[in-house]
Amino acid sequence: MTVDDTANGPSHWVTAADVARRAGVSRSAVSRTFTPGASVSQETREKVMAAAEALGYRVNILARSMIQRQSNLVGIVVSGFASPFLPGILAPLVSELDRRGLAPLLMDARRADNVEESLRDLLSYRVAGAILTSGTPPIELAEEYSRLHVPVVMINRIGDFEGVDTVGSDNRRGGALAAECLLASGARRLAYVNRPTGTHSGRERGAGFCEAMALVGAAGVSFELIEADRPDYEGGVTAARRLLDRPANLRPDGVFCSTDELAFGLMDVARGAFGLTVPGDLAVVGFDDIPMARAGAYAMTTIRQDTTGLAQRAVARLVERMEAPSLPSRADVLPVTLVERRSHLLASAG
Amino acid sequence: MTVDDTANGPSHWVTAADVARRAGVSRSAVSRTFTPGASVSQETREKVMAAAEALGYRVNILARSMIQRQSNLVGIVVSGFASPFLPGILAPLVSELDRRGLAPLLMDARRADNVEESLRDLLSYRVAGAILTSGTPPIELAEEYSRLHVPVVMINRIGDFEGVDTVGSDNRRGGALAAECLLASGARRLAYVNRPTGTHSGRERGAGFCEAMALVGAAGVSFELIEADRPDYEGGVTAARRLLDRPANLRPDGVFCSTDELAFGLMDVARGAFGLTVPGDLAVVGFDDIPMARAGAYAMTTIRQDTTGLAQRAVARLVERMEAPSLPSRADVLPVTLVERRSHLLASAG
DNA sequence: GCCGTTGATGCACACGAGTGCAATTCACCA
DNA sequence: TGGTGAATTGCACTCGTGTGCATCAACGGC
Repeated sequence: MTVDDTANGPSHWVTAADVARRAGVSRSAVSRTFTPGASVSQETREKVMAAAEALGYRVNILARSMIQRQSNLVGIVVSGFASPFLPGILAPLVSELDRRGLAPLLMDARRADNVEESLRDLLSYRVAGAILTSGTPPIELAEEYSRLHVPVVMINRIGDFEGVDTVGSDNRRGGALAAECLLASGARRLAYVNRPTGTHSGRERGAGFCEAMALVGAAGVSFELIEADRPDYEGGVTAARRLLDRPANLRPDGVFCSTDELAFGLMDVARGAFGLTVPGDLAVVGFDDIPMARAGAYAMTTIRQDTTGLAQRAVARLVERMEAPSLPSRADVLPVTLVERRSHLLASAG
Repeated sequence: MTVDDTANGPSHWVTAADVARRAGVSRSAVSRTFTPGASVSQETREKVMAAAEALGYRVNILARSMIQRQSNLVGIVVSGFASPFLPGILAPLVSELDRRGLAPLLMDARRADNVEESLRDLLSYRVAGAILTSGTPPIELAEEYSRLHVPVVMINRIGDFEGVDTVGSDNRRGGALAAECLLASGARRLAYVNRPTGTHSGRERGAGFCEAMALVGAAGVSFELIEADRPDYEGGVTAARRLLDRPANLRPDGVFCSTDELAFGLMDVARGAFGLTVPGDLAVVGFDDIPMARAGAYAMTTIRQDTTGLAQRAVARLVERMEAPSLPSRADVLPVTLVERRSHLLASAG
């Protein structure tokens, strides 16, 4: 019953040959038993399964990948885990990959320009594809991936690369929804707090915001754009100081933040340091709808991204391209929705 | 200059043989060039490197793993990405693994009892080890890992498995610190809000809390333990209702929550639904010190876990056991620290 | 009873790399 | 000049698996 035929050798991995020996069949039969669609008689299959069970045999996926020249490893490149938005996208991503028999190899590109190194490392693992949630690959690397038929999908990033698919939220529309919401609340002195390191999504959100503001064209509307010095809560804090430390009649009364996290910082400072009420004196709209956005302290009105949809679409595109590598690039844009809680309300509203 | 010798074949991966051909050396020479410590002349190395560079050669790590019978894949098993504490541990984990040339294979065990399946799957990848941030393996699987010399390290979990290392925070001490802090603030009617699905860490925190409370032994101190119905913000919300919906003189004035997230929910309800001030009427202490704990809205006094330390220690233990598989199990306990912000203060304090 | 067809099985090769061993080169010293 | 040693190099084997091809048995139709 014991598996330790070799006593205490350095490695006890059970191979297909071991199973074959025990089942009294050829190694090929074992291989075929574990290969869906191969030709094996019911009798052999049962013998093999019994032996495999008894020995605790598991197919060596690495060896299989070698012979099939196709691994089921998929690289996931993130840059830091600081963003609270990341887990929301990671969870469905992993589960979707798992559903398709793919395994996520996690890579952290600390700095945005380090994506290059991560992507290069991934090639050593002969990944079946790569999903980028951050950063954009340098063009020659994108070409190398394309030449090697290793599909790349970028989430919420834009880069016009041949053969690289993009899946993202409708950032423009999100910005527009935010503008409409704030204007409807009666806000007239609007501001947009963007993240630093000009991200594409950040710019798009701002553009959508401005555009909608102009379209609605309410009289006496002013607009101001500022860029936070950090992409996180602290960035919202300092942005708030810059935005609110001025005479009351010059202060914005409606602020759209590029991120819920920025909005948290801004709201806290508005309330704490400046004694404003939010909602009430100041209307705030965020972006992402991370879990904390529904916390009572913030009751954040925000633009929700369909993280599950993004992940599913990304994996779908990846798999499609694995099967047909020379597909033209596609850029999917998924709808966003306005989640109205309370932070967008103004006391003076009509 | 083009790599496409075979025009548009299905696969363009460059192999060591290609490099050897181009450099005019044997395949062994190529292999040795990329194997640290192997014997290659400077001249050959340069020829190989030049050819490799020109062709864009990358060692196939999967093939290398096969021949060396030792992969550098390490399984990381999490259960869901819901906990905001997770990113804090994931980030240093990935970076520490990377530093040692190991690559993280991410597995999501949605339900706690699904860890078994994840661990079993990992064996197919011949992982060099596994790190569990959640759930405990069934005993026979732990034995299988041990027999195969695949080290397993559990973070913040306890299970007395032969050959399985454990790295965790000093939860007892954390609970004690919380109790001391609340008592020092003048709280006398204490409560502990635990997570559901009795986790080891949750029980330990409660035990440490009680123990310290008894040791300090202030007169007229009462204690109450309740279990949230969910481990997240919403769990804190419902726990707060159960705890506070009673005559004022029976309400706790100092609450310790097993998690910052629970504490957020509790604070919001205390303020919103019951009109209490926190700090002021109610003192609250959390656990973890996740990024949002420092938000102005909460200014959460909390017990900080050394996530970086946990990750580094976990990887260190993993690597040690990779080199010496039959080491006795070790259980590391890392210190926690009290981070005093404002949520623990009471207006009535002396 | 013979032959063609179908299905199962095993042999042998391949995937891409590391490495022991023997052969070769080269320098250096006596 | 011959011998000794070290340093390099290439051959060939190996890791664990998938799979084309040939073989073989069984079976059914004539």
